[in-house]
Amino acid sequence: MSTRAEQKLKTRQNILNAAVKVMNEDRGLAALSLREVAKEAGIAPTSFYRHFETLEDMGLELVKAASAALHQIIKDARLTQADSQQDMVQKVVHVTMDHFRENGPLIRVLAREAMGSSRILRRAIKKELQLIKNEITDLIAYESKKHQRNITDPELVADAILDVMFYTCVSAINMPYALQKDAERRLVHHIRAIYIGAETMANTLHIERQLMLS
Amino acid sequence: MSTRAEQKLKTRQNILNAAVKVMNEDRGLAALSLREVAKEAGIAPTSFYRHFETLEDMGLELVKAASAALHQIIKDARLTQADSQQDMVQKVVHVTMDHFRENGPLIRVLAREAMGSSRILRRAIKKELQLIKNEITDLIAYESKKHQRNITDPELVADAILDVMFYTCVSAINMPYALQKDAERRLVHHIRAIYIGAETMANTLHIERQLMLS
DNA sequence: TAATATAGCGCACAGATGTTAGCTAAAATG
DNA sequence: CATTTTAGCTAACATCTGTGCGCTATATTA
Repeated sequence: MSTRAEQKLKTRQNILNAAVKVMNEDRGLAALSLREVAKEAGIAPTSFYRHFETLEDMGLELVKAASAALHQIIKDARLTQADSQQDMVQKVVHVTMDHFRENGPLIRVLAREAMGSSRILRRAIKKELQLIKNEITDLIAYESKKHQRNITDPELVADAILDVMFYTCVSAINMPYALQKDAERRLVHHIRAIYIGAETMANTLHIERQLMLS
Repeated sequence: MSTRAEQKLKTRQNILNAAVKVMNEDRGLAALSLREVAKEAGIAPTSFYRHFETLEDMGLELVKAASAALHQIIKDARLTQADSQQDMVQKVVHVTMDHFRENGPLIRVLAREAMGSSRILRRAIKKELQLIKNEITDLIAYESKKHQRNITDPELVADAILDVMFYTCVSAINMPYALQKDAERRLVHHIRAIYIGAETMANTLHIERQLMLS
């Protein structure tokens, strides 16, 4: 029974939680103080080094955690089904915003550091978001085939949707409830526009090709 | 002849330039040191106070400058005309990315601080972007009327376009040229999708209304 | 020309920061 | 049970931070 490793994991998690907490009180990773994180985590400043080599190192761990949360969202989105009340887009958006609210602090860190100070972190985040994009691409391709809709370039659609969902949701989690609902409504509209636009473009292209052949 | 006021304005500008320079070497405003800015501007640390009360105060000035750059972009977009080589969207996107490249450092600061540490700055930036959005809304309404296209809700379209242009351009200005061109291509596609999507939705709604009335 | 205002400077202080070195209790290991 | 490993601590350092105080040169003003 490794009481020791257990405890180590626990304080490690304490450090990560502390960092997220402090960073959500208006700080980027670069403006973070090792001492403050340590204090918040309830350990001595020097003990931090028993777990991470540097703050940036710890930041990478946070990115990993946030990324896991995003992957979970997609997992849930896959299970989503349209019903009589709401169509697919509405439901997926709703599910997503719920997740964002739930993991708000963590994802906010991701969003902040995506344009933040550390080149290494930016790279890491970009890489993670690329993975997410691939998953969304698959999802869109699968769904559009399933419903026999014509999306010629699901990757472009996925790209657009990821961008817009990510930034809208991140900025929405600071808002009061009413404004959040409004953001959600606009987000649904936006995504639908992307979707329909891509489809219409695909069809137009299709018709153009037919005309050229005839 | 106010040699004095002139000089003051000059060092003030030096400070702002210094701040932008330092911030583009991987720092948020919060991670900025007054002393370093002063050194970069070529003045003593304490002289900073002759121009700004605090770093945040200076940040607000930077936001103002960046905002002016954005307004200039829209002014140029208004003058843009489609030609035989490129359609309107392509040209506007191109013009915009040029501007972003030109004012890259300044706009990057805006983008970073939009999710940055200072609540006051975030507010200010949000407000400026709102003004930009209004201008885009007008532009779209005007253009769609001029070309007799059917956009029921230009504000929603403007909203979507601003978001996607802003974040795409900001992330693009770090990229090598080839990738920038790719980003530009995707951006054009994305905006076109939004546009066509909104139009298609408007027409569908129109048809639905007609059906309901008949 | 005499008086005033001010942009700039150096000095100094108190506090915060990252990091090293060395100690200790207690868990893990043999 | 004896030994080793290690997560945690305190003390201490050199460095950097914002900022207050008082001086000076010089442009402006009366």
